[in-house]
Amino acid sequence: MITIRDVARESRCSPTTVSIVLNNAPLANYIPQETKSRIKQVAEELGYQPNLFARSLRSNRSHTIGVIVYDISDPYSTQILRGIENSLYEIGYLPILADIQNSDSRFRNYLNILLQRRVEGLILFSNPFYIDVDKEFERVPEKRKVPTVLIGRESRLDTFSSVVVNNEEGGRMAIQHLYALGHRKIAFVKGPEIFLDSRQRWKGIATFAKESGLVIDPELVVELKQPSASYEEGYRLTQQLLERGHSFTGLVAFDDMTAYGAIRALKTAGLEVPRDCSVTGFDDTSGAAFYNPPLTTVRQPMETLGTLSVGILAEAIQASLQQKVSSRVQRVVAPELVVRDSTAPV
Amino acid sequence: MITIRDVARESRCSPTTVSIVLNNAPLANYIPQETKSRIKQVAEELGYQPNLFARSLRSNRSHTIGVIVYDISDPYSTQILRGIENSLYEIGYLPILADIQNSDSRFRNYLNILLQRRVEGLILFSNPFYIDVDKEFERVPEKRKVPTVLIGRESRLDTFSSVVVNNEEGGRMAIQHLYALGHRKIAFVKGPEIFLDSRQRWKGIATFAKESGLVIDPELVVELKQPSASYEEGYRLTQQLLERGHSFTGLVAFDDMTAYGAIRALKTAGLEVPRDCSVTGFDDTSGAAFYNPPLTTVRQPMETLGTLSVGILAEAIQASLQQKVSSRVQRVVAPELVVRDSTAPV
DNA sequence: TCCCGAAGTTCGATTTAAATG
DNA sequence: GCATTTAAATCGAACTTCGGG
Repeated sequence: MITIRDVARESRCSPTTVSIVLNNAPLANYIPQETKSRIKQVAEELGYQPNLFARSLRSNRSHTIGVIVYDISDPYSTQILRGIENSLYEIGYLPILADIQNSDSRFRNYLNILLQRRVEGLILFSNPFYIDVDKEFERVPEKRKVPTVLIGRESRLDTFSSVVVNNEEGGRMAIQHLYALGHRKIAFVKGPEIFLDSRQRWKGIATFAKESGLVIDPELVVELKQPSASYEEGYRLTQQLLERGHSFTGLVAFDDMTAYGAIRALKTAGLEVPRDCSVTGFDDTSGAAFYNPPLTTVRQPMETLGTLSVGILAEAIQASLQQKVSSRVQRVVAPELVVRDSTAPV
Repeated sequence: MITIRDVARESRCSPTTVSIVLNNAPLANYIPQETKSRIKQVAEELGYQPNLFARSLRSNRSHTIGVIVYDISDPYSTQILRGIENSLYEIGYLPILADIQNSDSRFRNYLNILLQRRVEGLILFSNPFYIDVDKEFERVPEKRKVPTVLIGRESRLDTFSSVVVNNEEGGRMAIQHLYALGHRKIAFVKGPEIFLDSRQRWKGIATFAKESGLVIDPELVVELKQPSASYEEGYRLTQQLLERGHSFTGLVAFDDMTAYGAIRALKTAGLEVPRDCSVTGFDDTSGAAFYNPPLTTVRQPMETLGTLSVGILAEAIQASLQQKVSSRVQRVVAPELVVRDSTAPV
């Protein structure tokens, strides 16, 4: 492998000079153009590539970001990843991916591993409620801490930044859409009360109902128990709704997966979507556009979530390089209603 | 940060000894148990963590694998990733993720970046035909080459290992399933002829037809053009099939996405799946089980594909550490028919 | 000679402090 | 003192070689 010494020898100067020139360090101003171009040419000819291990050892930087996702196979994760990956690429960073698979022991392990690898920042995806991220972080020694962004959930600790979608606004969009289509008897498959997102979305719904005078029939409201199996739960709960016998023409599901379960349950009961019942989802995960019928849903701008996270990290890293303290940033992005074929006028 | 010197000072011996003890190097046999435990205890107390940059510089190893996917938002990728990630975790490696987004310039860039970061191996996902992986690799200097596995496609170069599913067998499974259900008038949405997978799947279909005496009506065979937009193409081609007026009771789609498009087109034309027409997919991507109706499909064991790739890399890395030359490995794994609700007897 | 331990070198790039004409 | 250039120290771990008892 070609080292800086080889380049130095070949261009008849010292490694120091080569380093200064190739990195365009401040001292490069004092070096005549002629020497510079000679060195650059030699480096080019020899195919010199600096050894990043040596550079990292010296600079104590890895140009690497740790990305911890709770379930890589969840389409919600992948679109955010796309945004992260793209933005990192632009600033010369690379993501190290850790899929914790909903396991808190894996979370702990990965956290240690990534910190030991000296990632310069961390991005954590909103995770199952049973992993207490805040607590896990408290045991990390102050010295090792790096800028961290939480996507999709807010943190108690003021060391975390966060990027979330405006869930309340999103909930409102869903119900408002059905209301505008003339639906008045609307059923709800709520998210688990334990999730902040669920409570916020519900708040948006309740607020709109109050404002518009829409009456929400308690018999038409059911709640997901398990956060993980939302398709099956969506299916089961919708069956329950149907059995209760209170008719409805619209259904607001907690997320896309739940909506799929609901649509399937309606279909199985002989009801057509949207002819007999309109259904809305939440997220706009990649399958929503291809569903049968294509799903009307509230889109989370996932790529944007990823991009924003990287931006926050980049600034924090920059700040810490200049010995500055960066305070945490909390960003709330607007959702967007995507109307497809699963909703129709009454 | 605590260094090996700190541990040495605190335990009243030299850095050498500390290094030997903590790494359990061969020389550790000559060191009395008492010294060992003293050192270990001090290391523990001080919270010593070896600096991986220094270690990497010395050993020239990164314990890192580059994973190049052509489109992270494709569910096909994510399930394989899960398998990769899991296996790497077990052998103490970490994946660096590169999403090339179907762009060949990004591919080239990432290849360089990853090699410069000294990944110890590479996993490439089968990619759009317009990226000639073989060619890109030929320009990589011999010195920099690392063990490489191609998933989902075979390579001309004998430096690549590969892991693929048995496509011919899979094609056979799909048609055989419909045949067994009594279908005789079957339509086909083939994959692009340019893909090896497409040709292999078709071969499986053709062979079965010949063996069983099934007649394939050329008017009921259409072919995808664009590899990327298979939902839209599946939709459009199925409409074409319907317009031709040759009736059919079953449809074999190239992959799940195509099947979704086909189902949607049938539905739009007023046909129910599976009542009026059975449809099969290929891949068993994560949405297939939740589709409306849940899709009968030929599963690629994606996690296994990932796991096997890592296994191949691990062996190749091990071999090269012992100065051995490892030859390329080609593995073909069996697909599996997953019967759900999109197919039914005639 | 055997056991135990340490001094010194190496990995490759960067940076400080200093030397040349 | 100025414009150029460089020797030497540094980053932290690991390995080679050597010495004392």
